[in-house]
Amino acid sequence: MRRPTLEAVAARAGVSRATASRVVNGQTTVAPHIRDAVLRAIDELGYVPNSAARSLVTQRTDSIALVISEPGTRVFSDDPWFAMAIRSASMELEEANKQVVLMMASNAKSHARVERYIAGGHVDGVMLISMHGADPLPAALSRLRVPVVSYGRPAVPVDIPYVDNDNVGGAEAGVKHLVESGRRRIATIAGPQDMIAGQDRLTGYRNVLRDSDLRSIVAVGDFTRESGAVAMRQLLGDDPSLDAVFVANDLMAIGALQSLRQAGRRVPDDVAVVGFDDIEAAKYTEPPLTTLRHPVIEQAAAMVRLLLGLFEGEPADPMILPTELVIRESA
Amino acid sequence: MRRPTLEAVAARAGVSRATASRVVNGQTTVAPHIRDAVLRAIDELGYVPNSAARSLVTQRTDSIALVISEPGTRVFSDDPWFAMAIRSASMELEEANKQVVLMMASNAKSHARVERYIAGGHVDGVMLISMHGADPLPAALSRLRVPVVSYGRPAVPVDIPYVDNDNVGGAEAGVKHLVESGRRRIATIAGPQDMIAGQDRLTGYRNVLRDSDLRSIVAVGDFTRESGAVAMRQLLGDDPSLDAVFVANDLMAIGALQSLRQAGRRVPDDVAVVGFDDIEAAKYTEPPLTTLRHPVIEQAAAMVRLLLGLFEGEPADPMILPTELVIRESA
DNA sequence: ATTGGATGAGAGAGCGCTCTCTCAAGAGAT
DNA sequence: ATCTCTTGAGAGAGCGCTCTCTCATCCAAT
Repeated sequence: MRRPTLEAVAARAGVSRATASRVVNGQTTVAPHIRDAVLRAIDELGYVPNSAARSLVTQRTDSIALVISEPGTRVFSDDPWFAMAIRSASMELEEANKQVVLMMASNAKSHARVERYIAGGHVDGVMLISMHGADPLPAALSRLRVPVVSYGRPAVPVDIPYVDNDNVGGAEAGVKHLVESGRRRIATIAGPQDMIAGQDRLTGYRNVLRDSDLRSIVAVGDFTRESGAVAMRQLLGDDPSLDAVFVANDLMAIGALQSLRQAGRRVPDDVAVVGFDDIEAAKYTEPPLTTLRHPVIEQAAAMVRLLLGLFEGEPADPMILPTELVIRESA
Repeated sequence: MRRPTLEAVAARAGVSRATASRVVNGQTTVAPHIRDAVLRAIDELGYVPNSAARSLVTQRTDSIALVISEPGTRVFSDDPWFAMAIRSASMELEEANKQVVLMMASNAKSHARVERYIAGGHVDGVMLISMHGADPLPAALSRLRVPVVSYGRPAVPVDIPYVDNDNVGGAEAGVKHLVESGRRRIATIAGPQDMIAGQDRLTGYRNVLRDSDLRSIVAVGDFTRESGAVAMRQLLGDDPSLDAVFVANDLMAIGALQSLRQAGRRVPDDVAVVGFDDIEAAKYTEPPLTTLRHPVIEQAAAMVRLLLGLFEGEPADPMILPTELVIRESA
C-alpha cells in the first residue's frame, strides 16, 4: 500500500527507469509511442514523484522560505499589511511552482530555528519581511550564501536586494498637501523609530517643515490604533492650537480620529488628518481618511520577481516603488 | 564548498556513520566520550542534516500544509481573521518542530496543485481552512489518506475532524441581547449563505426571533464592509422603523454603521447594532461595537493539537468553542 | 575457566530519484 | 558495402541518510 515509484511506472510501461524519468521531466529525446506508454502507466498507477528523492539528487527543493521577523504579537495584530504581502508573495510564488514555507521569527529562539533551517538547505531562497532596525536576521542570512531578498530596506546596510516603497517621498507629499491647504500648525504622530518606515516617514515630515519654516510637533506611536489615540491626546495637550496632523500609518490615524472626536475637534474643519498606507479601513472612518497609498500587492510581487531573477543570475537592484496621495475628506 | 555530510562528521570524530547518526538523533546507546567527540565534530564542521535524505528514508517530512481554500481576493482582503488564524497555527506548529507550508487554493487550477502536492507525500498532515460549502477540497483531501483537520465545520459531511466556534449559539446570544434590551424590530445582515458561518449565524438569529415571535427582516451580505453598507441601506428602505440590527460579522457592521450615519440614524438610540467576531476595529468604531468574541487564536491552536493528536493515533473529535458577548456602546 | 547476556559500535542495504555514460539501431555520406 | 553521425534507450552510480543486522567487548554468573 505504498506509493508507486518510478521503477513501477517503468516496469508497467516496459521501459527502463531512466526513460520513465525522461518522460516525467519532459525531455524530448523520447519516441512518441514510448512516451505515451509511460504517461499511461503514470496515469494508471497514480504516480507522483517523490520530492525528497528528487531534491536529494538535484540539490534543489523548489521551496522558498517566507520569513517574518517581527514580534509575533505585532505581526498580524490587525494591520492588513502583512497579510496582504504574504498573500501576494505566496500567489506569485505558486505561479512559479515554488512552495512557500512560512516562518515566524519572533524571538531569539525562533531566530536560531530559522537560521538553522535555512542553513540546512531546506529552501532555495529566502524572502525576508523585517521592518526592525535592530534585527540581526538580515545580516545573518546574507552570510548563509542563500539567495535572499527583503521586503523593506534593511536597516543595517547589508548586501541584500530589497523592494520598498518611497516612505520619505510619500510623507513629504502628505505634509505638503497639508501646507498647501493652508494649515499652519502641523503635528505628526510618528511610527516607532526602530523601524525604517517609522524613521523615513518622520524624515519626510521634517523635510517639508524645514523648507516651509513651520514648527514641528512630534509624538511617537508604535503603529497601533491605541498608540495613535494616546499620541493624539498628548499632542492636543502639548499644542491645543494645532490644525493638522500627519500620522505615519492609517491604524494610528484611526486612533487619532477617535481622540479628536473625544476632544470635541471636528475633522477636517478644526484639525486635518493625513494617514499613510491606505488600508481598506481608511475608507470607512468618520470622516474617510486622506492617506498615502502604496502598492503592497505589487511590492510583494516585485520582491518575488527579484528573487526568481536572482536564481537566474540576474543583477538584483533594490526597487523603490512610488506612493500616491489619496484625498478623501479628512484633509 | 558543499555542505558537510554525516560521513564527514563521522570521519572527523573517528567513528562510523552509524554512530554519528545515533548521536545526531539523540540515541542513548553511545558512550559519553564518543558522543562528545561527535558533537565536537558536528560543531566544528557546522554540520546540518540533509532533510531530503532523511525524509527519503524515514518517510516523514516534518512539515504540515496549511491550505487556505478561498478565492484569493477574499482571503486576506481586510478581515484580520485569516491572518490571526495563520499566525496562531503557524506558531503552534513551530513549537512542535513542524514546518508550515502555506498553500492558497483559490481556483480550480490551484486546487489541483494542492491535491497533487499533498498526494505527493510532501507533508505529514494538512490543516484546511475552508469556509465554503461548495468547496470540493475537504472531500478530496479526506480521500488521500493523509491526516487532515479543518478550521470550521466542513459543509459536506466528511470524515474530517474540525474545530469551530459556536456560531449558532453566539448569534442567539447577540439577538437575545437585543430582545432583552427592548428592541422590537430586529433586522439582520446575514453572511453569504454558501458559507457555514453565514448559515449558522442566520440560523441563530431565526431561532431567537421564532421563540419571541418577532418578525425577521433579512438582508444578505458577503462579509465585506461594502456589502454591509449596501445591506443596511436596503434594510432601512424595507423597514424604516427597524430599531436594531444583528450583523453577521464586524466588518459588515462597520459598513452598516456608516450607512446608518449617512441616513441620520443615531446608534444606539435609534438603532442598536450587534456585530460578530470582535475584531480589533470593533473597539474603534463610532460608537464602539457590541459584538460576539470568539477565540481565533485558541481555535487555531486547538486545531494544531488536534492534528498532532492524530499523528499519535488519538481519537479526533470535533471541537466547538464557545463565544462571548462583548457589550460596548452600539447595543 | 567457560558461558551468557548486556552493551556499544560498525557494515551495508536501501529509500526513490537524476544523470552521465554507454551502446544499439538506423540514416545518410562516401 | 563501409563508415560516420545522429537519435533513442538502458545500465548503474550515487545523492545523504536511517536502521537492521552483525559482531566485538566486557562483566557477572556458573
